[in-house]
Amino acid sequence: MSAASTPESEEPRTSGEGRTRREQLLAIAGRLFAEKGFRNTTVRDIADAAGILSGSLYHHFDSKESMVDELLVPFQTELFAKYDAILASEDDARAKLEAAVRVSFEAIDQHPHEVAIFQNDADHLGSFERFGYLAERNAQSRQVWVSLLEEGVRTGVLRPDLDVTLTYRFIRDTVWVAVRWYRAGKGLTHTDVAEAYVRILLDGIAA
Amino acid sequence: MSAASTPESEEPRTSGEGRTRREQLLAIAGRLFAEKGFRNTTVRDIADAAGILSGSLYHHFDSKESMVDELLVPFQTELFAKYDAILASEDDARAKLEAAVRVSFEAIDQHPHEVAIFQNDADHLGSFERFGYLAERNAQSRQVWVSLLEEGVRTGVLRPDLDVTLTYRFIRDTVWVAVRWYRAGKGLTHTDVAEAYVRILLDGIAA
DNA sequence: AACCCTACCAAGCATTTGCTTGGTTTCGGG
DNA sequence: CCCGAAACCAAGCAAATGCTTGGTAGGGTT
Repeated sequence: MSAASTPESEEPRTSGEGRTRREQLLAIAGRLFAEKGFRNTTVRDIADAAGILSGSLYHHFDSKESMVDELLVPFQTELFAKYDAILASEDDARAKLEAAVRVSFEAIDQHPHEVAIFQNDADHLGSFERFGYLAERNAQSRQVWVSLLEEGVRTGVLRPDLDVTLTYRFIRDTVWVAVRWYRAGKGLTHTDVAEAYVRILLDGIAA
Repeated sequence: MSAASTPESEEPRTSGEGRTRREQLLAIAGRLFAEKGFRNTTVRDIADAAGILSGSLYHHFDSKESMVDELLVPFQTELFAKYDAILASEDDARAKLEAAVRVSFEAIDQHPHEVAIFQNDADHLGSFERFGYLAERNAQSRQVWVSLLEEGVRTGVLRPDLDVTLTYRFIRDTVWVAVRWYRAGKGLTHTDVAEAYVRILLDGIAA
């Protein structure tokens, strides 16, 4: 069944399906949440995929909600740290915008399940107190993009007549919704996609 | 079962919450499906919103699935008729592209619930035989955009080095995902949004 | 008055859901 | 050989879910 117990060391392997049984189960849950949505994934689905009974999951986790929580929080912490680094950099607005796009597609590449869960279930989860931070992160994300766009307009890098709010929505939507079709290791890499997107965004598709 | 036998008078009112009780209930169901997703909307939710008991819904409809079906089919029939008209027109590729974008945002304006349901639940519903037509419509939609883009490249209206498949995804995603934030009667009209989007898409946001 | 027809209620059934409880297996360290 | 911790099973409970069944209220037609 398991094949987990490594006699030596117990060193963290950081990659793949996770090193502890707990992390394996979390990875499985994340995949299912991303595929079928949080509410449409039952604890029995998760247990079946892991080859155990549903009750056994509660040896590892308090609740189904704890599982999403543990998936989303570290992911967002990591992502927003990168955004902050970009905002604090010395590059011009255009370079920062490109960097933010790149970082986002990188997140889709490396944490597709977390991104998908946030995209599909944030609204629903946000209605519970426990997940109030989701709305905050949303506002924070808006802040990142809007400030970058405003800086771009101010410094003359972007069109002066740009509707910043509308443009923000277009960027946000197009970037994150890519999680629906992008698959790591198939076809274009995330840097390819980011590059192509930045090109369209900045210069359009017209001849 | 069928109804429809209105001898005289009882003219269709076409607008608002629907003229027959049946249409009212369908509108309520559509709103809830769009807000919470198909699977996460219970027949009791719908009945509560309509002020009746859940069992009473089955006087009007065979099943919950029949309700989505009746919402999606007419909507898609109408939408694709418009796409076909655009494809058959004599305009150049750029004008056709703009028209297709406009028609799409118009659909979001006039049938937001149907669009949202299709966006959020098509994957899940598509796994049932009954909703096989959803995948067909998806392919058909792809055909529309890809052929327009290819025509644009061929006739020199669009950049010759354009990745048509990637661009199709960007357009599709950005257009339809707008259903998440666009609200009819609030702020920009759907024509405003379509215009702004076409501008970004064709010419970019750079100065 | 007799009749339908539409719209609904009241009650419930079988299944699914998240989660609980108490017990069992496995395995390395002492 | 015993121990303890981690991982799991077996069984079930209360609530929610889609749907069924048999009945009723009210209006219009004849």
